[in-house]
Amino acid sequence: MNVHSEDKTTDATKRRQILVAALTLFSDHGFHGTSMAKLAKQADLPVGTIYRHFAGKEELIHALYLDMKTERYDAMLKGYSDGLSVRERFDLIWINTYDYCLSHPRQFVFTEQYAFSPFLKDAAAAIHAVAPPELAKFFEDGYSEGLFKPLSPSILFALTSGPLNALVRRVTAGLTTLTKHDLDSVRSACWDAIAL
Amino acid sequence: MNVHSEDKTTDATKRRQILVAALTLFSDHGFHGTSMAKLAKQADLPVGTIYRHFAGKEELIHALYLDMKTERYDAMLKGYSDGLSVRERFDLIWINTYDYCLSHPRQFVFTEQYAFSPFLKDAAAAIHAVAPPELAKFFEDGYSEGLFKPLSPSILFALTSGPLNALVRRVTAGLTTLTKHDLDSVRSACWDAIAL
Amino acid sequence: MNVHSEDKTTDATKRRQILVAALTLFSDHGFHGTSMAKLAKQADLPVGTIYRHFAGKEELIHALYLDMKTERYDAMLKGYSDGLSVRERFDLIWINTYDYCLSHPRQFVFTEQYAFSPFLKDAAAAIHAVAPPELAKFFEDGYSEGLFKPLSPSILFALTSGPLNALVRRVTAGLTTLTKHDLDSVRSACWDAIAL
Amino acid sequence: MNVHSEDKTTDATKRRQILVAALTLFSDHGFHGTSMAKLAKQADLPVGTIYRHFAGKEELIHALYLDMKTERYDAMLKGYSDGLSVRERFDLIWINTYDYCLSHPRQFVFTEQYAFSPFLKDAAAAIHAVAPPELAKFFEDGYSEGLFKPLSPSILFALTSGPLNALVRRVTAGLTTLTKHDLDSVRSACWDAIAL
DNA sequence: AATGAATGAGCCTTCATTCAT
DNA sequence: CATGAATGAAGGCTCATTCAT
Repeated sequence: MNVHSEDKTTDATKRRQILVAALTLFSDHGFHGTSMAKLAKQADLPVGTIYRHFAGKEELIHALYLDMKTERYDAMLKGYSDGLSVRERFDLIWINTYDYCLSHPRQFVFTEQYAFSPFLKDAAAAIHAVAPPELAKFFEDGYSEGLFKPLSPSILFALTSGPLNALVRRVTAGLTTLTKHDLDSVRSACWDAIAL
Repeated sequence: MNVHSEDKTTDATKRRQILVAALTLFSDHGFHGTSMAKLAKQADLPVGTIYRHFAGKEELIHALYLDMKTERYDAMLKGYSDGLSVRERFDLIWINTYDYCLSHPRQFVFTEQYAFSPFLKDAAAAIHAVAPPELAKFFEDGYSEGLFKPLSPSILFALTSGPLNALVRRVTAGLTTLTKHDLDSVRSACWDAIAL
Repeated sequence: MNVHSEDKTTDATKRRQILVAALTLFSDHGFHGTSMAKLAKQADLPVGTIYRHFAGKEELIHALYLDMKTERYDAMLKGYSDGLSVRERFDLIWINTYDYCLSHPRQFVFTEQYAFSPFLKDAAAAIHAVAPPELAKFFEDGYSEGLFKPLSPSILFALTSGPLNALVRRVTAGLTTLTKHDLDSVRSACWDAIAL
Repeated sequence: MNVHSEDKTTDATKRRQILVAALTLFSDHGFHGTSMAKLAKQADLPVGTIYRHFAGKEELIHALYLDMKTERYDAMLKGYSDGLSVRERFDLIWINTYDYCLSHPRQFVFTEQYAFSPFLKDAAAAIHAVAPPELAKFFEDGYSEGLFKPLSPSILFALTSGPLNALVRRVTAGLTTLTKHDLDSVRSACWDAIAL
């Protein structure tokens, strides 16, 4: 529309190019196996430009993480509605998450790499993506309807995300294959773990 | 015992010194944040000596991983006996693993770092520590006694190791605290997940 | 000419600085006796810069060889003209080559070092400087005028370059001294070798 | 025969093993491409042993050179007799040398490598193998019979060894092939070069 | 603002030589 | 005398970041 909007679009586009390139290279070769030069090449952008969008490599990693977390939350809640029953919402979230992880292995790998990298120790990393309110609502409803075990949300969360994570790792690595039926059983088992 | 036994141990001792130093530095600073020079210093050994024990940095990492996996299996099965009931063995293994992870955070962190490092892609890394026979026996007994859901051992394993792993991460990071009672509940919830 | 011409030369200048330094150090201390660090120092350039101009030490060596070969061909043909008689051209080339080798001992030494280094085994080294057309013409004319023995050009070439090379080695090493008259005799003897 | 002779034999054998291994590795990989460890392995001898026979790598190289030079002189004069005519002796020496070089490419390559290595600059290298008296006699007879051009022996030598050397290089490298007839022509051409 | 050449500390690894056994 | 593990300086090369243009 005007001069400024053009620039803004370009800038956002470049930022995205960089993040996309970063995800590809980081998940394939690790943080240290990816030089800023290769990153720039993959993003088809001059090196200097990266530094106009991110203070440095480390900040880029943190930014990518934030991005991935947001994307994951979005995927997780696709089709979510407070109107659904707690069990229905559980299934929805579980399936969404599983599907997302399997169809976005790079995102999954990067997130796990990040989780145990020394980067996380940095105070800067404290900038977490805020957990979505829908999730809070889900737990609240579960407790108030007397469906959940008397354990904290974070523990209940661990009881379902844990197996999911473990399975995604195995399936992605080709160590295990899950039939549609297996998947239902596993999801149901996860429910068993958190349900009274 | 004799004059020679001292000499014999020297080599194994150095190897151990190196692995201990590696675990410390890798878990604190990551693989790439740890130079061979720093490693040597930490192990109080000249750089060249490391190369007499390991072909290179990469091989050292693989060797350490194998070591950690073995140590973990050992810890996991401390006090194990086929004479115990399936449920008793489940509790034993679960608690052993949890305790080991919490009391050996470096081992835990290193193992996770390794799992998602690009190193794992190497065919060489396929050399895995063999899963212990006790674990196989445990699953067999569980199936034959009709206690487990009709899912493969690797899936059942994921259903308990997953939450455990997730919780260790949170507790180690100081994000969650578990009371003794919580822990019992979680373990019980894991049983619920795999039990019919 | 203009402001930019200065800039344009910078790159070529640096490349030259590096090659000059390389020739000096290689001919004095050999390929392996010359570290990239020393090379950089001699060229008065930071190490990293060398790698912007050459992929690595090996490539630098090949590049230098190509350079030397070209320079040598140029020197060889200084004053060459198809109008000269075959014998005149023979003398011209012979003297040019001899003078060049004696006045450029580093080039001579480097070329010989290169010829027997394991580097030459690399397929990459097959990229040779093309032999100049003047040389081909010279042999053609010699044959068609019935002046040369019925041997292939490469053999005839060996019959004159061989003694020349051997003498340069000796003279450079100070083992032999050649008077102006000796030189004429030797050149004439070389002619005898190839002439019918 | 006795205790000492055994040792002597063993020692000489080991020395030979080392020199043979050195020739193989040096000619294939160069001086610097050959570590003392690889050398020891190739010689099937412990590293330490090499140092009992040679003061260090450099001395080993010089020693090998001396060895090669002696071997070459021996080959050169095989079948030599003062009774032969000057021309017959010329042919004998020429053919002997050519055959030796072609059938002993490693020796040839090593000698050339050595000739231009910075090692030669060392005062220690001044230890040359003495030129054989037969060669001196050959030149004397040639001069006194009025067969040779009035040039110093070293120059005459260069006039025949030069082409020979150049041809061996080409033939060994597979760049040129010489028929039996070519060879005769070349030898004859070399004679032309030195003869009045 | 945009570019990408320049920088030099730092990395992993090798190796000639020694010397305790 | 024989051995080969030990040593650590030195080597080739990479790369995050800067800054002149």
